[in-house]
Amino acid sequence: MTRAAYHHGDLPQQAHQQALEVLRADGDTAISLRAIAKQIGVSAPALYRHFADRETLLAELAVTGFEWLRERLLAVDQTEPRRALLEIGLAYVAFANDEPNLYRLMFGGRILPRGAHPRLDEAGLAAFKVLEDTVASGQRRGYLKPLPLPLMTATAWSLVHGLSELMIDGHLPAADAEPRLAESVLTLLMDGSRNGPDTQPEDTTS
Amino acid sequence: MTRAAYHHGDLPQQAHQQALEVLRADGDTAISLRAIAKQIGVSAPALYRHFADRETLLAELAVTGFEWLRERLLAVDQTEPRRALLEIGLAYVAFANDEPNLYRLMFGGRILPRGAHPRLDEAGLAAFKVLEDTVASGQRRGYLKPLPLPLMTATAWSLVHGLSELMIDGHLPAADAEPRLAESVLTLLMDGSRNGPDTQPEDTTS
DNA sequence: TTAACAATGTTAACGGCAATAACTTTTGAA
DNA sequence: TTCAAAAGTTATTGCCGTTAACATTGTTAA
Repeated sequence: MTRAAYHHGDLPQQAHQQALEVLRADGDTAISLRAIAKQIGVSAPALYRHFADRETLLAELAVTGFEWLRERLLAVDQTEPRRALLEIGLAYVAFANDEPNLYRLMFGGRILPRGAHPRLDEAGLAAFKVLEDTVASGQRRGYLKPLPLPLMTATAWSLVHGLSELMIDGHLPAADAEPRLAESVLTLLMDGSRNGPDTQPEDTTS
Repeated sequence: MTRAAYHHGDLPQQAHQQALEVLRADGDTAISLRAIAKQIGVSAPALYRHFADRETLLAELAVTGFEWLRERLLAVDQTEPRRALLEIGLAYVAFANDEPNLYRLMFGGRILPRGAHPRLDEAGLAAFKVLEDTVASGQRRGYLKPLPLPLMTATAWSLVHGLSELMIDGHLPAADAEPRLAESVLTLLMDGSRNGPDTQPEDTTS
């Protein structure tokens, strides 16, 4: 018998796992504490010994999601700047496509308000930092323009996040016609962020 | 007495308005048909004479949101391509910042699944078309690269959507330090999308 | 060894919710 | 003026999150 198992098995982990499966299958709105309790053979209030409330359980799922995302981003080869930037963008979008319901939970600002769950904020920042490091590295190695880092990362993140959301919500039919849409989209931004010889033509503002 | 008012006043419009106010204040999860009915002095089931279910009411709110967004985008001056592209992006982000909860509802894929509410899909497409037209115009006038239109619009939309979501969810602290963050972000993409003299340097891929 | 205590579970209950059924009132048109 | 459809009502069902009060199990220290 393993430790950390008082009466039942380790209920928290089982509940976490069960909730994750429901989330993946039917989205966060389908997660019911009562149903989860019944499925793992325990009374509903028992869950409250381990989770303050439903939202806290959801927050833990989101933390798991950010950890997975971080691992995916960390696995990207960083030897060549251009390739690293493209690959990390593709990895980000691929994660969202592989785990759409989890991704929506992680970034559904209304269901998990920022600031309410410190561990969640930390996990999100840790994942974001991988992206930031890659951009910073691209600048250090002279591939990207020497613009303020917060600006560069905000732009990169906005693009991959927006692309991810629009794709998983079916707003981009172009994704079906063009299987390498993500690659093309990322390339388009990278062309404007590159530290080229002189990419600023005339100012046509009136 | 106006027409279209059988017993009450025109209940559908009042319910719509009340739901919109709750949405703006506390987000879609705070919208309760029972509460709305009580607030406008009617029994809860009465609402079901006008809305198939709660989700349909939410869908109507989202339709309103897309119509507002479309109007904002249509108001952008289109005389000069570069300025039009920048301004339409700023208008998009400004809308999201002005109506964060409405914006989240419009793009919360899990609560309003695409395909379930035809009027919503139409309204979304109509708003998207304004953005697409602006990009197409930018290409026609030679300002933007002659890449496939679906690719260009997907990129533009991804950027403004991602930026909007990250901003309203408080994920971009850079937004506080840099009040013109949106402008800078949009400029960065536009630099890569511009039909410059020769913006393609050497290919550094191994 | 055992007494005390904390951790973990139980059943019962409250209030709120979306939704449906069955019924009543109002309206407008034949 | 009758009558059917539209728009409202109360009553009810079956979920849900959450709390209160109580029971049980494991750990720890006297």
